[in-house]
Amino acid sequence: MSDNQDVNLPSNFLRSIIENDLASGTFAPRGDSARIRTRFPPEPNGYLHFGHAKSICLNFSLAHDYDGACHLRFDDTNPTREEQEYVDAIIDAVHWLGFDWGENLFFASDYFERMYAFAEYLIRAGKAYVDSLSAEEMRAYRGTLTEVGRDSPYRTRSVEENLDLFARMKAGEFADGTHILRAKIDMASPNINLRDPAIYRIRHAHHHRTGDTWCVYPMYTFAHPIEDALENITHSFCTLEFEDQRPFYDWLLEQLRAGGLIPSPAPKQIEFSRLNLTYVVLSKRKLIQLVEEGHAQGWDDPRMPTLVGGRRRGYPPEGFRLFAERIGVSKSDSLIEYSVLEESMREVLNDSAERRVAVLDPLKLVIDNYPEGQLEECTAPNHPLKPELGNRSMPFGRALWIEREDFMEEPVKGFRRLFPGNMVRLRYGYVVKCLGCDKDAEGNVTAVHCEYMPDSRSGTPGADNYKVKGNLHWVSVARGVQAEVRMYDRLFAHPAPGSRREGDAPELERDFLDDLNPDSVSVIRAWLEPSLGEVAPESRFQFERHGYFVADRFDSKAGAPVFNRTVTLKDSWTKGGK
RNA sequence: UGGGGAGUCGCCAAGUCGGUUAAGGCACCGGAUUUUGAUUCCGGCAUUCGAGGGUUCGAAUCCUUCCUCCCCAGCCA
Repeated sequence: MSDNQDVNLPSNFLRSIIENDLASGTFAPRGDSARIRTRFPPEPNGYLHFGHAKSICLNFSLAHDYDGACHLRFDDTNPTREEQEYVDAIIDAVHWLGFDWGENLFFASDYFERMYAFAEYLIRAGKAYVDSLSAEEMRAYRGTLTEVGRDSPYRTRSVEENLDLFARMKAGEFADGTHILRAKIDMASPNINLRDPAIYRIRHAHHHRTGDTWCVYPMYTFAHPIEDALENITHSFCTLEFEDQRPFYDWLLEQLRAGGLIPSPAPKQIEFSRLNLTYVVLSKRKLIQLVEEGHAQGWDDPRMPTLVGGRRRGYPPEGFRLFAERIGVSKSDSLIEYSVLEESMREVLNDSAERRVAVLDPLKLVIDNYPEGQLEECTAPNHPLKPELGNRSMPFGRALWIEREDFMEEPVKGFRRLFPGNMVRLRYGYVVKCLGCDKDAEGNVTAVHCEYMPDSRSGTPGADNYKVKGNLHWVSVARGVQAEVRMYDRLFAHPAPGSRREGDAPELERDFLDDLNPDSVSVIRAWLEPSLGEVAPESRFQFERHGYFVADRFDSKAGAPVFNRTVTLKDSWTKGGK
């Protein structure tokens, strides 16, 4: 890391901690070639969401910036809720985000053997015992937030008896829930997590990786610190709700370190606040509910805040990385405005997406003085700021599709598009003057008429003879391609779905589903410029004057494109209240 | 009322061992450029750091009292 690089690194408390550790050589005694080691430790029981993206970016970029390594480790300690399908999806998602863990792919289940041995060590050291209280009894003995707990009558079992019982738990002699291994710490601790936490439970269940080998499984509490230690993790970053767990994390590792069972010094757990986003829900429970009750069409519905959803929506991985960088990291509860995410996506897309033209709400424009049947090719740059990306051509003719909202028979003030008598440029084509419109019996405009200025063609000397304020996009009626376009909007209509509103009656209970946006998607048929007919799935474009769109990953085919709206362009016209 | 955290501009977030004008981003408001009412550009946007006391020549940074919010009583993670 050069000094130069140093200057550009953002400042946050995680970096300070790392830099201090590096400066003082805290982890140097381990002799690891990686200066720091972090890890992203998902439980393979669901799909990754935007909140995970924050954690992934944090762990991988911190490791990268300090010449370290970041492990991808599956926390698969609960066989009743984890599946291989999720493992595959998570691997795919982290790769897609742009990160690579090299050889450092691990599973908690890789360590089951050692964890079991460590548990036996704890028993021998008098630091763990087998309890035979029922779950309900255990809860009663635990006390409350303000009352201390009481020792279990089984707390004083001998080491031999504990060892024997634990071995028989492992051997499958007991039914689920009949016995449990607990750390022996302090039932009177003001920190409930230290009141003899459960560390191994009986679960006669099939594990996605170890099959039926085990019928006792370690709890997260016990397993996680060990996984970190065994992998030589230096900084174990997790979210705030685990803060109360840290004393146990340190306690456990100190026991094992004293026994020479893990490297020294032990890893450190450091907590940061999880991501909250306006107009979005990120709890696993709510996400599941959205899918199961059909409010979204699956985990990869473009409106879902999952990584697969965002991908299908057209959000580029670089956009997520930029977003993670922009929101920073701290320990205060935060609620990030969705605009930060959208601006991150726009910034990446503005730079990378080629421009194309699409008319989403078509109205026919007839150029009365343009020869019937004639078509000419107009050249349009693929990217206004990147001439190296080349041009494409669009057929121009007598009949064109324009946007219905680009014509007003009686214009409001400030309107600079088409209205009788006004001149506008048909982008990359000619300047036209509006003559009037046709209407049906109900008074709806059915076509707009205009005349064009033959000497005004874009790219010719005459083009500059006309100064117009309006600049409209268009698609040839003769050659346009019709396609399905899905216009996505936010899934929720309220910034904090399900939250109480000012003035709510005290007894009123709100549900996040009540805040679902009824218009979060509308599927339309649009007219696209010809070149859009043959695009590859997942191609991202800016449809000029509209926004960014992506060819649907699954439904779009060359020859039969289907587009999803990723995000609109900023619009200071409609915003200003037209 | 037990324990653990957090409170700096509408939303994030620098500022950490006290020292001239409290970074930056998003949002917002101007204005310039523009064949996207986009982009880009330029300008504005906290006499103030949850509140009150105190220490000090000097405090967002130290002490103190108080207030508000979040998390914890799964054999989930």
